[in-house]
Amino acid sequence: MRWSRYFWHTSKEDPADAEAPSHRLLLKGGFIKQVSAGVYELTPPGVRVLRKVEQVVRKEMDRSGAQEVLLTVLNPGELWKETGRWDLYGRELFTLKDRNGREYCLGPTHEEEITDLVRSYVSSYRQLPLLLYQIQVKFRDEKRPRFGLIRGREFIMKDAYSFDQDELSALLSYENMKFAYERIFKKLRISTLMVEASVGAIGGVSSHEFVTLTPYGEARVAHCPNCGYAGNAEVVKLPRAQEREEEPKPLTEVETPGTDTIEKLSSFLGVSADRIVKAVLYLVEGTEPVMFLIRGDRTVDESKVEAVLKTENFRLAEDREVWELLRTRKGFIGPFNLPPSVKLYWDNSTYGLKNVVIAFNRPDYHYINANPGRDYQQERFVDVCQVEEGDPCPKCGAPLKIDRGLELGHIFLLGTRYSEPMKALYRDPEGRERPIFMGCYGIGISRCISAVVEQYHDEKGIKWPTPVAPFELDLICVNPTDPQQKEVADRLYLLAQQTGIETIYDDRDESPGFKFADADLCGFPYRLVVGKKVKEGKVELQDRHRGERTDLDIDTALEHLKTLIEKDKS
RNA sequence: CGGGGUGUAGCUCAGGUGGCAGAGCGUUGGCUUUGGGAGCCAAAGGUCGCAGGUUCAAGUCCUGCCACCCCGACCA
Repeated sequence: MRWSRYFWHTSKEDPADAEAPSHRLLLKGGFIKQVSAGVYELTPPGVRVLRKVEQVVRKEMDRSGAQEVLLTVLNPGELWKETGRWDLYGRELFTLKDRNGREYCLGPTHEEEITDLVRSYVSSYRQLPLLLYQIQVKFRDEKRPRFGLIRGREFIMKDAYSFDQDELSALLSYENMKFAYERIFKKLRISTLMVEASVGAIGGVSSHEFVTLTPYGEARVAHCPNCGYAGNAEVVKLPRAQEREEEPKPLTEVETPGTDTIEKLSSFLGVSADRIVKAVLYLVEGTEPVMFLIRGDRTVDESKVEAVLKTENFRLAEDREVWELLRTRKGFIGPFNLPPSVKLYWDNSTYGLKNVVIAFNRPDYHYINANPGRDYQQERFVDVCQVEEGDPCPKCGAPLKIDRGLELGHIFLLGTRYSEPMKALYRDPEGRERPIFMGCYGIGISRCISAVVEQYHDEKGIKWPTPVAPFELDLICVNPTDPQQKEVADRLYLLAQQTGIETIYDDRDESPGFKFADADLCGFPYRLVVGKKVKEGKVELQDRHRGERTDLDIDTALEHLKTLIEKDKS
């Protein structure tokens, strides 16, 4: 490709609206162009990268026995009503009507459609197992799109679905996908962690996320440097604390005016936060009050609350509701003299505490030296505590590390969540009708492009790994008005194409510095500079990853380069 | 959905107290230059986010709306 004729436009200025390195560099490097919030166009070089990522994924999916389909973007509303998700999915669903008033949505994921497809052809155990996938654009009306391709409202995803007779067989499909995913991320050169993930309200059997560690991720990932365990922070179990050895002191009421936060209370009384018991009041379905007691230095993880309450329909009580229910204010809520309607849960962190500070629903007062058994009864211990750095690993007990992670892949054993309501049934060998056991497996393709850039860049630009680079080689002619340089560069360009090296030939009438800067920004793994040294029969090879420059003989340069590229791709 | 910020040339931005719409980069034409985003000369390029209001006069002040970015909440 001759750059002078190629639709590729980089920018000298940093884009104003981009924070994350991947967002900034993809915009500046002219790979993507924003259309609206979370909606991006890909330019020709952007598409080249996308296709390469897709090809890696496609190859590994095919290898693991999956068959490619192409489902539709436009999904009829009826299918979504069959599973109840038309309403459950909420405002994240882009919906529209056709001229006759029929309802559709733009597919945010395709369980309904794939289940509909499979149920119309599969009716016997002889047709199972089955593994189908597609690479398709998805639409989600995200509350907050951000960081370029990292979280878009329109994005490309690979989604696969497995169909099995029973859970055991489905587990094999699941393991098969797990291995495929490990191969895929290895080939994309993205380092990922496989973490245990939430099975969510649907009640799946097993779920894992493949995350890459970056500050621009949305997930908190807990991982153990000692044993290698990794989990999404919201699923990492925290056990009960050690019982403290202390003599109980007499219970005392103390006036604590205006101490409506743990910090204020802690400094007012001169008591550390881990000796305070904090009460948090939630309303389930907007009406049922539920109180969680947790140690003062910890915070409630609402994903864990969701798991305890088995619903996502809950929220913190408002000031007015706290007053109406308990005749107190926030900061002075406690587990004493509660109306019978209030359900009480104790977080594991409150186990074994002695001589604690705790509120008793009287504004501006706290108890000090309260003790379990004597002053309050603890029943119903649960784990709703947000995991923090240093908490014990659930596998080996060593201190955990916490980092932010970007979810690139998610594999999920669904069970019969879709097959049952949608009547995707098959007959087993005994002739009984049974629901198909399903799994689903996603990879955010667009997001992977960002993840690669996050992992491979410097202050000058992107450093594409060869397997996903838009071009493997950037051929630069320093001075095209020098006939000898031009002749050598033209010849090398033709030869590179014959050798099967994906080459962009920077034949633009620009200054050398301009071309070098673009080369750094656009991130080609290799650059061949045709300049002054042609007089000595040499061209210069520059390696973007290692930063090395080597002079090569004109005649053997491409052979040498071909070897390097093949090595990178293997 | 709550909080904060921004909106002026293709891009990055400047335009106290209201008074002729600006710069750098990019673009076009010309000359020079050729190993790290070149130099000189000339030119084109604007619904100052949109609508309304105050005023002799609004990019600037007021009201409403919209878009985009960031933080939080949310997140198969």
